[in-house]
Amino acid sequence: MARYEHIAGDLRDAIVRGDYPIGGRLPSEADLALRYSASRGTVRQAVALLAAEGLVGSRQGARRIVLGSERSQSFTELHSFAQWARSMGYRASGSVLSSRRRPCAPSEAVRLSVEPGEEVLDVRRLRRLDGEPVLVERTVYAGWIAPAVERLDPECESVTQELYESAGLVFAYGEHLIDAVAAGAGDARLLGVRRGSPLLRQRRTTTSQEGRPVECSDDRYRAGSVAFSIRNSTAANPLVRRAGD
Amino acid sequence: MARYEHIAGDLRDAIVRGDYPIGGRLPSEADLALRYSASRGTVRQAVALLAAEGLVGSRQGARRIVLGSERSQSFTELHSFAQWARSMGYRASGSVLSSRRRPCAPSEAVRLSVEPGEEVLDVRRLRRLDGEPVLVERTVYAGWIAPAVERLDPECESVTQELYESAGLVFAYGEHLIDAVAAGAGDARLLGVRRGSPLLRQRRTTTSQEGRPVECSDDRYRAGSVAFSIRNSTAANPLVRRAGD
DNA sequence: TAGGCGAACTTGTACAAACAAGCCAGACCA
DNA sequence: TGGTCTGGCTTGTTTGTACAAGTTCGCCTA
Repeated sequence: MARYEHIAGDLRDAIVRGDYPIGGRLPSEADLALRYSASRGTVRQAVALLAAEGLVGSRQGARRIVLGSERSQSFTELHSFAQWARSMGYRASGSVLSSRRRPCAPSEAVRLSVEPGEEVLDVRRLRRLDGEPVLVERTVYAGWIAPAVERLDPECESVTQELYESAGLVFAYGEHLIDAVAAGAGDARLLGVRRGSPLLRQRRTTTSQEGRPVECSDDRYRAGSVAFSIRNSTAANPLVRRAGD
Repeated sequence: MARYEHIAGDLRDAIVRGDYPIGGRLPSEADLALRYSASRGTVRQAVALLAAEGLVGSRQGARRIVLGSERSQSFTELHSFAQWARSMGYRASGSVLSSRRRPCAPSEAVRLSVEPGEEVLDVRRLRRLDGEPVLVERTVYAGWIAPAVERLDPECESVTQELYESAGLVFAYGEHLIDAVAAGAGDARLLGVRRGSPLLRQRRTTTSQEGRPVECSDDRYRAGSVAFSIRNSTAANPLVRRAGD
């Protein structure tokens, strides 16, 4: 582990433990540099990490402030339902409803950056949390990864992890669009809610390490089962509002 | 403007213009350093900015990849409905439905870090986009900012901007929780939708530059009017999934 | 032709130094 | 007492250097 990651981890633990209370001040960079026998640059990398997590804020001239103490989870947990569920202490399960190859639609071609009409794999899954159905997932995979996806167990718990182990595929970048929609007849039956009741929708496109689009997905969560959380600041502002379609 | 911000802006423009196509490679750090007559450290700060915006991705040993070309808006646009609307070319309006002081509930006391029972200001607003009602906003302000809020015009377009101009208040940090809920009778009437129809809910707590909580709010958007967008990566992962209440 | 190997390239990490810019508190003055 | 002002503290920006670690691609060999 890198030196600055170690320092960041140490500070994060101290914040979570309450050594540096919310609203309080962090030690100065010079102070931390001395304490860890590191250069100021390395310390700055460490606190930049905490700032990106939204744990601390800073202004030129003033000492850094502790903003929160909740640790945000890893990238994987946003993309992998199963791995997120496990880290939260839930038991995740799921099953494939349908899986078929078909030529891709123009809108999908753009998102997966393939030629329109090129063959893609369309998979529908129902996901459960502690046995309760909470998520209907419709994923379109690019043709080149389709064989690996078709080889997966239909009851496979974590698609992300299986694809890593079987094909060496690592999800590295994602784009997400979050809004609310009414449940259609099909979604409603699967999730056990009334037709027209609210669902939280996450549309995402995922990209491999090489910047190659792998999948785009339309996930619909039963209301109340899942929420998305974010911390932002004038410095780091990843989440933006968008007009509806 | 800082040198690295200038370089980042230049590269961002080039990406948006298509000089560096999506999926393509950025020039190497050494190359950029030479081109801009800056040190490699400065160039690294510039590309780190673009990476934080989700525009480029990087792996050790390989050249940086262009992931997207959409420019993400400023922090303010996530907190200020009016300023976001204006930047998107919409005309925002709004009106105060009610405004009253009351002792705060225990849950609010925690979020605003004040004593339970301390007086807060509870404001309900209806917001419109091009005349169409799209958002019901219920905001609880901390006692110390209440007088400035009460002095605002009820038809005030941008609360954020007015509070900056009248009280010098700058929103600097925010925490957001996004999920879907069904419209209650009141929300439904105000937004012109049927009771029980889906709404996108954004609960947020905003903090001043000093790390002092200013307001917490429960905003409900009519489905289809607004979506939230985010780009993330293994390196920068601000958005996390959370279990429902 | 297919595979392995290695050299050149590229990004990641770490240190040191210097100055700029903004904040804060204590000292000072009216 | 109240306001101002200054000096020290703290973060922001920039440059330079060095080595580590991973990728890429051409070359060579079997």
